[in-house]
Amino acid sequence: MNLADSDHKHANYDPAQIEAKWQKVWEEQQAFNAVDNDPSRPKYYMLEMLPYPSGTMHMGHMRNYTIGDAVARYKRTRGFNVLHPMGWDAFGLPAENAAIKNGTHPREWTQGNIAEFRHVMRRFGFSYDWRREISTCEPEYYRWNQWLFLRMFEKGIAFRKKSKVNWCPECATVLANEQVIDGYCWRHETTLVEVRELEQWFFRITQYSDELLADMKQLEDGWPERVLAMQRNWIGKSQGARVKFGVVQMDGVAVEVFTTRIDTIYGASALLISAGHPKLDELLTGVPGQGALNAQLKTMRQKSVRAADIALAEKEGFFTGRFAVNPFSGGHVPIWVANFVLAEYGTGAVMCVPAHDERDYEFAEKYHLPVKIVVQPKTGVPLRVDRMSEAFTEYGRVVDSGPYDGLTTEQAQEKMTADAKLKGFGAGETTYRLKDWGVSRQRYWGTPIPIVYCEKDGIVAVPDDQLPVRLPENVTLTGQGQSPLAGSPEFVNTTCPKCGGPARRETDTMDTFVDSSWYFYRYTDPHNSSAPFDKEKVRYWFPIDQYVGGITHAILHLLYSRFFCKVMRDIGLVNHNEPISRLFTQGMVQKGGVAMSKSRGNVVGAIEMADKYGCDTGRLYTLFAAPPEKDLEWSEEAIEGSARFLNKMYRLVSKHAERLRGIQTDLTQQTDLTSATAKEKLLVRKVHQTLKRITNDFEVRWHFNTSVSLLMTLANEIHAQEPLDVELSPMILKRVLEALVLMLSPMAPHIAEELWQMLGHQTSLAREKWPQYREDLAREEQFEVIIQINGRLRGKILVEDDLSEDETLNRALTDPRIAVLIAGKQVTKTVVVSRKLVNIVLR
RNA sequence: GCGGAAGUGGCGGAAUUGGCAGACGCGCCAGCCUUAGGAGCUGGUGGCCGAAAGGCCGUAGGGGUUCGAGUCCCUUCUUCCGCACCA
Repeated sequence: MNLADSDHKHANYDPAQIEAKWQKVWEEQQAFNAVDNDPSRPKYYMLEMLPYPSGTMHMGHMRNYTIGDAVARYKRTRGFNVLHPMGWDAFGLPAENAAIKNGTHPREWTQGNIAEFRHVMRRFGFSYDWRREISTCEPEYYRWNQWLFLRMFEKGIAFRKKSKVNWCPECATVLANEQVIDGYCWRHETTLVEVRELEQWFFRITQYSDELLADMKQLEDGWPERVLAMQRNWIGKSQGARVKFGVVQMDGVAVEVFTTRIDTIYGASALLISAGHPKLDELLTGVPGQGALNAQLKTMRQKSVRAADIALAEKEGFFTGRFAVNPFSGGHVPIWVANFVLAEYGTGAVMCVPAHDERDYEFAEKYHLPVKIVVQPKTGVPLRVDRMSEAFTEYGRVVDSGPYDGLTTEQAQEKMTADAKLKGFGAGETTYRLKDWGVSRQRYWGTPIPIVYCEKDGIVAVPDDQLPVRLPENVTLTGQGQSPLAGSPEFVNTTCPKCGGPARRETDTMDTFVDSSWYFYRYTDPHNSSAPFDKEKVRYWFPIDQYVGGITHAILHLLYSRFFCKVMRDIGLVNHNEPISRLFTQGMVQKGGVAMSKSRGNVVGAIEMADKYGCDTGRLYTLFAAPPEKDLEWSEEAIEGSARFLNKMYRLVSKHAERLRGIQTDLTQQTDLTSATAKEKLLVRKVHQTLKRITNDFEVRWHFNTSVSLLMTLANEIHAQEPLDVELSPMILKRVLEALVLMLSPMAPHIAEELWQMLGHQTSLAREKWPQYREDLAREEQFEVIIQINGRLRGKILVEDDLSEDETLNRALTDPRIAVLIAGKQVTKTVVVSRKLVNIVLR
C-alpha cells in the first residue's frame, strides 16, 4: 500500500454512499415541495412528460428527467417557487397483454412497474414534489376523466356515432390508428386490418380546428417550429368550394366536387370520382358494358389499402360511360373513376384540370384527355398547350373562362364562388384533415365511459354523485371478442338513473390519451375529492412554463392537450387558451446508432449505470455528450470522462476543505480586489466569466453540454494554480470553490451537496442561491490583440484595457515581427477592433 | 412533391454579436508515479511541407458580399425526421 501522499487522509469519492445520504436528507427536509399561492416568489412550473411505466428504465428514459431536473434545480436557486411533479400514465394495452400472457392482473402488473419506476427516479435524486404524484389508473384520478367526459357530453363535445374503425380479425378488437402499421396489425404483422362500421364515442375536436390553428401564433416563440409545422399539417386546413356537376340523362342526379381552384373550372376536361363513391353504383346502372365496368371497379377496390402503396401506385382509371355538366360553361365532360381520388377527403370527387394540376396532368397524359389552359402567368412567356411539359399550378390571370377572363386567380375564386352560391350549384367551403377523435376502446384497462343505456330513456349520463364508475376487478381477459367489460354481468347490469328501470352500462373504455390530456392540471391539486382541481390553484400555477418531452408526442398528446384546455376553458374551469408556454423536445439516446429499446437489446439500464458510476456521473454525461435537442450516442468509453471529472472535483475540494471549513464567506458581499495577488484576481475573474456563460446557458441557450465543459475548464484552471495555499487567501479560495460547487449543483446535485457540506456548510444546497455575477470582477485587465495582415494571422500583442484604437494600431505597426512584414509595402487600409484585433491591408 | 432540421478532426462536440476554427471530453502518442492499474499527474494530438522557425491548405461542393465568413447572400449536393395523389 502506498497511499502515503497527502490524499490518503481523505476518503475517495464514493457515489453510492453520498447519493443515498443526500436523497435521505432531501426527503426528510421535504426539500422540493412546491408551495401553492406563495406571494413572496415568482412561480415556475417545470414539467416532464409522464412515463408509461413498463419494463425496466434505461438511460433513454432518463435524459428527459435529467434535463428537467437540472432546470428545476437551477430555477430554485434563482428564487422561483418551482412546481416539479411526476406521475404515471398507468392505463394501457400492454398491461392487458401482460395479463393475458402471464395471468397477472393488469393492476398488479402496473403497480409493480410503477414501484420500479419510482424506485429508479428516487435513485437518481430527481427533485420532484412527491406529495403530488398521480397515477391515472386510480379511481381518484379517472373519476375526473369521467366527470370531464360528462361535461363534454352535456355540451355535445362528446357524442356517439357510427363510424369506420380499424378492426383486427386476429385480435377480434378495434385498434387505435397508431396501432395500425401500414395497414397491418401491430401484433399480427401479416394480418390486414379491416374497416368496420361500429357505434363509437367521439370528441368533437373539429369544432376547435380553427382555434387550434390560429392559437399557434401564441406558441411561435416557445415551441419548436417543427412541432407547430406538424400540427398545422395534421389539422390540414384547406379553403375552397363545393361545386355540383349535373349528370347527363340523369335528371336530379348531381356529383359534387371539392376544389381549392375553382378559378380553373373552365379547364376541366373530366370529372373524377373515387371507387368508393356512394353514387357510383347508380351512375353505372344502365350504361352499355356495365358488367365489364363493374369488374374493373371490383379490381380497383381490391387493391392494397396501405398508405405507402397508394402513394406510389400508378394512376389508373376508367370511363364510366356517363357525362357531367360543367355548371359554369355548360360543357359536357366524361365521368371517370380514378384510383387516386380519396373517398374520405372532400366530397370523394374532383374535377380534372390537367393544365393546372400535376396529378390531373399525369392522368390526362396517360388517358389522352384534352388539356386546356385557363390560367396564364402574370409575367413572362404565355403558356401554350403544345409546349407544355408539366402543369402550371401557380396563381395568375384567368383566360378562356367566359365572363371571368382577365381576373386574377384570387378575384376569379371570389367571384366564381359567389356566383355558384347565387345560382345554387355551389358554395365556399373550408375542409380539414383533422377528424373527430374516436375515444372508444374495446378494452379493459382504461377509464370506463360513464354512460348507461336504458330501453326507455336511451343514452343516459351517469350522475356526478355516482362517480367514479369503477372498473370491476374480476374480469376474464382473453384478448378475444368484444370489450372485456361486457363479460362482467355485475358491471353491465345496472339501473337507469332516470327511470330506475333495468339498464346496461357502456362497456367500452376511454382512449388513454384522454388521461394524459389534462393530467398536468391535476398536479396543482392532486388530492381534491370534490373537483378535478381548484381553479385558483390552476390560476396560480398555469400556464406550464416549460414542458420537456420526446418529439414522438408532437401531434397526438400535445394537440389533444391543447384541445382539452380549450374545452375546459369553455366549461369555465380554466381561464387561459393554451396550457403550455414553452415546449422543448429532447433528442433520443442511442446505442449503436439506434434508439435504445428492449426489443433491440441495446439498453443501458439506469440502475446498472448508477451502480457502476453513480447517478451524478450518468446525469452529467447525459448533459455533456450532446446538446439536449440532438440525439445522443451512449458511449461506455466517453462516460469515463464525466466520472473522472467528478473524481477530480472531489479531490480538488476535499484536499483543501479542512482548512477552509471555518472561514466565513458570503458570495454576494462586496469584494475589494485592489490589493489582491495576481493568482487571486485570475481565479475570481475565471469564476465570474464562467458564471456569466453558464447562467446564459440555463436562461437562454439551453446548451448544458457547454455548461459542463465550462465547469471542467474552470476546475482545470483552479487546479493549474496549485499550490493553492500560496499567494491565495483562504477566503478567496473558498469562495472560488463554493462558486464551482454551486454551478455544478443543478447537474450533479449529490456530489455538490457533499462538497458544500465539506466546505463547512450546515444547510442543504437545495435552498442556496445562485452566485451573483459581477461584470467588474469578470473583466480582463489585459487583452490579447491579434494582428492580421490581409486577413491572415501574423502576430499577437498584449494591450491594456483602456488603450485607444490609435495607440493599438501604433503598437501593432511597431511590433518587430509585423514591422518586418510590412517594410517596403504600402498600407492601404487598417481596421482596428478595440481589445480584439488589428487588420493591416497591404497592396 | 411539401414541410422541418442538419452537414466542422479518428469520435461526441465548441466557436453566444461577422473577428485567433477545433474549447471541453473520448480515443491515441510520449513521459512521470506505481509491485500493479479500468487510479493519478505532465506534455502532445486537423492535414501537408519543414530539423526548427515558420509556411501552405482546411468547417459538404461551387460562387458572392466584406479589411475579415463555419457564421451573411446565391447555388448545387448529401443525410435525417415528419406529412404525403388532401384536389
